[in-house]
Amino acid sequence: MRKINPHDFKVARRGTSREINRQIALNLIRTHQPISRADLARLMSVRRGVASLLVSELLSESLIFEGAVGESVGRGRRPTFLYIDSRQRCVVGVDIRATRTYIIVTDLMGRQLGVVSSFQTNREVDVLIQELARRIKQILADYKEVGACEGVGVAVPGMVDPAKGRVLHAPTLSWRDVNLRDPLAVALGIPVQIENSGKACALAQVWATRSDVIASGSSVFVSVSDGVGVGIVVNGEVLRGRHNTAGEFGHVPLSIDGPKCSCGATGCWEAYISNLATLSRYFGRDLSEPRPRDTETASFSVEDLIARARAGDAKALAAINSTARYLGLGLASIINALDPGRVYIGGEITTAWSLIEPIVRSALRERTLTEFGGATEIHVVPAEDHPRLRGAVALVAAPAFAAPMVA
Amino acid sequence: MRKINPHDFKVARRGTSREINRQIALNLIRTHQPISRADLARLMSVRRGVASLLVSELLSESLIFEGAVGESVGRGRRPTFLYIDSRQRCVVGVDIRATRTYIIVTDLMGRQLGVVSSFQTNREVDVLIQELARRIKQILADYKEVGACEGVGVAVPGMVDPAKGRVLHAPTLSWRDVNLRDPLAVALGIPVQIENSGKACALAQVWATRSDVIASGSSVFVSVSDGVGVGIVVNGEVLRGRHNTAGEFGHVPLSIDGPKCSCGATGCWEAYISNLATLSRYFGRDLSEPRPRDTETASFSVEDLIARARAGDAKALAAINSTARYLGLGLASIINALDPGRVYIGGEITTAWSLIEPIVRSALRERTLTEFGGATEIHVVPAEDHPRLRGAVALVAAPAFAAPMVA
DNA sequence: AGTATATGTTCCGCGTTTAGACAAATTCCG
DNA sequence: CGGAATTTGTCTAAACGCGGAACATATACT
Repeated sequence: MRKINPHDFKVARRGTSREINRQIALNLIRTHQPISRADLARLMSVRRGVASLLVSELLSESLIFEGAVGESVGRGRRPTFLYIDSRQRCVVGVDIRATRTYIIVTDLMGRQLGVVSSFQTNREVDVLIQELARRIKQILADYKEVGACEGVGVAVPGMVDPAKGRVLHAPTLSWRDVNLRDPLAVALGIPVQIENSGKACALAQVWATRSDVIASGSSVFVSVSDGVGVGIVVNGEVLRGRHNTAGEFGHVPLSIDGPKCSCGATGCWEAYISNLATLSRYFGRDLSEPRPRDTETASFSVEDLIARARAGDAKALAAINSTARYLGLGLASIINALDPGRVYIGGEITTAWSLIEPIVRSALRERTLTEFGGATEIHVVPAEDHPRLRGAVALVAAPAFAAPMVA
Repeated sequence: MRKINPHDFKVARRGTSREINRQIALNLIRTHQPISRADLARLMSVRRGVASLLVSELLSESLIFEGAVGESVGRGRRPTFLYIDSRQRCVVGVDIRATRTYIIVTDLMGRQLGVVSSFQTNREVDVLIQELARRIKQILADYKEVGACEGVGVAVPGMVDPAKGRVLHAPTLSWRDVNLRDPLAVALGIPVQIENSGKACALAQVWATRSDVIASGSSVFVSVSDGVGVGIVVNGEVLRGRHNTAGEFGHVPLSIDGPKCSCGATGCWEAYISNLATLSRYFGRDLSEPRPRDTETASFSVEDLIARARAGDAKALAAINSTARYLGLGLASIINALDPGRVYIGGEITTAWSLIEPIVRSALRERTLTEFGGATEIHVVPAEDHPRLRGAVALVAAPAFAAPMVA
């Protein structure tokens, strides 16, 4: 039961029905391709005539194309299959992280073209923008066969105002109120969209075409790395919040008297489960203190820690198990607060999922209010899926498929 | 940017535009009444002809009625004013709480008719249903002038499945998987809707016609009494969650090593700020322990504590200030997690708002991630507004005004 | 070759918005 | 007092899009 906002509504015009059905048709082609006009009509419960008209409109806009006629199952005329038209178009996704920046090229369906490339992140914004522009141009020139680039999506680890194209605050990059979108768009001559990386990850799951991704209700994406990013999806839409900061479950406390967090508060979930927290636990000291780290700790990653744990290092295993327990306790907060249909987890720690899952589960059950909550589906998203990059791509590729604003 | 769910969408039919515009018109009449057809057309940016047709449909359904012609401002024909038709119809709202149960009668706009009555809650479900039915019948018979009752809405302090009409778990009433709706509907011969009381409070704010209620973005209602109930509103819709348990911020921890909570876990927000927690702090012992309380503590309420604090009792003030601080720390979690446009707070503790606001604010700022977050609007909803009862009423009165499901 | 069946197109009916004309009602002003 | 200006509300025709059915096309089975 949704209330119509009496100060911001959209009246249905003469073309509104068409607009709605057009988008539905486009989405069904996206998720069911290859598909015939007749099947589309059946899926939509409309007459073939209506489906045909919608299809011809989409064809004339080059959003879809007619492929070869398919094999008929029984007797009767063979169907002509329809596909999303991703020929000669591509999208670039960029993931800016504290240490390295990654670039991917995909088609409009989000299918990867070529390889993921990366380079060291320069924290000087202007320098980074120029280097990004140079590399993206280079990639597009090298792979001419991928066609024209429709746009560039950028995931940023920090607070972002996508409407204004500004990074409001990115602690790990020491950026504050930086216009990232417009200079990059000017340098490239291509439209650019930016978004917070936690929300981008959530976006990637929403818009994924894989069948194992839930399509209804709410879901949550938890990304554990240097920090903890959370993206919340409600009714097929990423929750943005009044100031674009919704989803900061990383700074909801486990214990307000707990360890110091980079945000200035104490006992945040992030201070228990971030990679730095896990490593600190292993080395038995507070690595968040701003002092020169010795070479061992500086180059030692969570993946290394997990390798040691798998090799039998009891101290490493203890550190990881501790993180697992806190991970579960924090997930319980999310589940109690939002009761999502599913939780996705990404980040380096998930490479140890087979080791830690029982501990995460039991910690989760310890604090969830109901049995249902404790049994909430948890899906691990491996790093190879590049959720941040795919989310960045969705920033550009998804709007064409979005539901029209109505009522 | 909302994704269309390819497994559960609604195609636009021939009458869909009309349905949308009809609901918009109805809502505008609700919020702007008295209003003329011409003004309605202007608000909707449609021709007067369309507005007239929509109005005549609403008139024929008796959802609105034509009042007296209004005074014309300048020259020209005088407008005929339109009103929501709430003549000879009423709605009953019921608020079941651990100790007492309250009943209100309102019109379709949620305007109170008569007085709020109450009686002691009998935890035996069958007995309570019979007594409720008897009292509601009595009230409707006594106030014949209020007209026919369109339905009964019930707010329950616990986990509710509104679709099935069942109370899944209500700890304070010791109910588990109880069918509350159907027996009450049968006993009354009137449709009944039930809902969790935290969500009902949120519903009351969404559907309030008062102009100071925000209509866009998300908001959160926090109700502090025996327990802590939270209702989350996103895009004009109450967040329900996969198992109808979304909004349990009361069981998100402040400190996992904190005091024992009634839910079985430790350190929940509720264990710090519920009325029982505040009183326990004052009396210096754990009142949650299931032992016979002495007469003083049994009859002593948070209101009494606030009275003592205002009278200069330093211990009482300290207890309240402590609760205020924890209230602010917990609100920070909600704001970090959801970044709502506004937070509403209800419950007995709010009668001391003038005392505690600075403390709540500073605790809030202490843990919010951004300045914006720390400055989030907080609105106190006084007990006289009966948010739970008004939410219960909205369960019945609001569906007629809800946005149609589209796309 | 004829029949059955499925796909895709075309045409008309009907509901809804869009645009504009018109009557009714009321005030302003000479 | 009467006409002009203005506003409200209704009505009609046109444009647009869904709903339904007929029709042409294409294929397999008998």
